[in-house]
Amino acid sequence: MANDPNQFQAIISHCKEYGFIFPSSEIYDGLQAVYDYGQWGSELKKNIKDYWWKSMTQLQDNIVGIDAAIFMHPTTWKASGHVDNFNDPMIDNRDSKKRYRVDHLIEGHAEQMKEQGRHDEAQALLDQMDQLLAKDDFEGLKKLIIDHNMKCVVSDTANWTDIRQFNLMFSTEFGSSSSSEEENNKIYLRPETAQGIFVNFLNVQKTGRMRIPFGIAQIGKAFRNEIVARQFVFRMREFEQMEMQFFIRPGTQKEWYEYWKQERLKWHLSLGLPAGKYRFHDHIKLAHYADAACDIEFDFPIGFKEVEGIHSRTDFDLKNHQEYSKKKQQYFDNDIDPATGKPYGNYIPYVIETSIGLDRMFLLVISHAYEEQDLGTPEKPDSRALLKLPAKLAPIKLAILPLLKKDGLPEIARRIMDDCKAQFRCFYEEKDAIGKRYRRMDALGT
RNA sequence: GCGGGAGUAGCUCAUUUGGUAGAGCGAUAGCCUUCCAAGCUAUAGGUGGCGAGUUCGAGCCUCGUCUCCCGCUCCA
Repeated sequence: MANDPNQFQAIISHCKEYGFIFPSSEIYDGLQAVYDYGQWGSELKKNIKDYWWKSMTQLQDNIVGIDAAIFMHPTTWKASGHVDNFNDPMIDNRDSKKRYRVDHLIEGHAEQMKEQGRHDEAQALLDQMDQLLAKDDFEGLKKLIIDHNMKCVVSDTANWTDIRQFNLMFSTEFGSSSSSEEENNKIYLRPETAQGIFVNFLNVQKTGRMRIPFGIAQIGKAFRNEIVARQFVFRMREFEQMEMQFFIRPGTQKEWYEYWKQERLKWHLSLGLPAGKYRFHDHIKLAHYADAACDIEFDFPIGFKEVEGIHSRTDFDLKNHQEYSKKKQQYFDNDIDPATGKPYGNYIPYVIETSIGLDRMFLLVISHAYEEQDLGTPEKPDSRALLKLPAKLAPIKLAILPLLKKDGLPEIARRIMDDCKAQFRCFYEEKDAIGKRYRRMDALGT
């Protein structure tokens, strides 16, 4: 199925035709990379959420859930590194139309210099770049590029545009006063849900009397102003994450990282999804906060793509929040350290993160469930599309379809409907031929 | 953001060089029918993505704009 654009298109059409997903504000031509979940999509999405929430909180002895606000104190994003790392200065080559991240371009040039044995010059260049980047001195950076005659690898020219800043975080005004001090009012929509957990680490730990190792789970929206957002709900500007931060004793991160890798894969397989369509992708280049990271990838119709990430985040986040907030983020561990015979004492916990994209999981479920059947005979061609959803996730659990609209059948059917509808989602329909109604239900994955 | 392609009823498409839009399926109401679509009758639904220009007249020509798809780029 991998890399089948037609299949992917068919799934998108099916999602729209049967009320799963619509483009946002479609009557106004839609909004790029924003989608609305329709009557059945919202049910399916909720079922995925509930299934995750239950298995990550209720069925765990030591994990609790929270629901943090989308707005957070601006300093949060300085501490997390997002203000510095989510802003990538970019430059375009006018001839090849190729776009580069400025730091990548300069680093590449420095590599070349090193290959030519000019190690000192290369190091000087990188030092210069770091200084300019720290000051957001775009003119200086461009001058650096021009002075070193850096060329585009495609066009082999140095015909560069000005450097532009792309900020991947959305911002808005906080408070209603739209006055001169607007910089102070600037507030970001969270680009990840994780920080809501970190800033509440001690609140939850103390009020819940949690003992390490323990986890905090959360489901919520996050926002990223992607330069290019495409591929349906796979990369959206507004998306929903389901994640869990697991707080552990420093030094135990390797084993917990492996533990959660396996646990999370098991969760996917528990839905009856085939192991053959999953694989781990270990990160070689690590993000600024991690000492180990991998993706759980699934074989989507557009190829193997990340659906979930497992990251060993070390104490990066809590340590930074401690530094920026001046509030100690440490935990006193009463367990005895066999090496010393004394308690482990105070430390800032390490963190293993499991973070799954809800919308991606939705796409995963529906693209795996989608099937086209050819029911044609030599006399008449016929085909249909249906969803083979895991029963736990199906938006409709039961359809009640009286064979006739008379002879008292609707009355009986209505009674059955009334008996069942409090227990689970049912669907009642009495019009059209029975076969047609069956097909409609198959298309919805009932 | 760049390059290429596309945008006509809910869906799939037609309308041969510019003369004020049609079909099938679907939908709705009714009839028929006691288990797997398309039997009958009737009805609704389009300022041809949106905006401007050329023209006596534009779905069809020109420009702009929005959205989607593919490639590049980007992607904690």
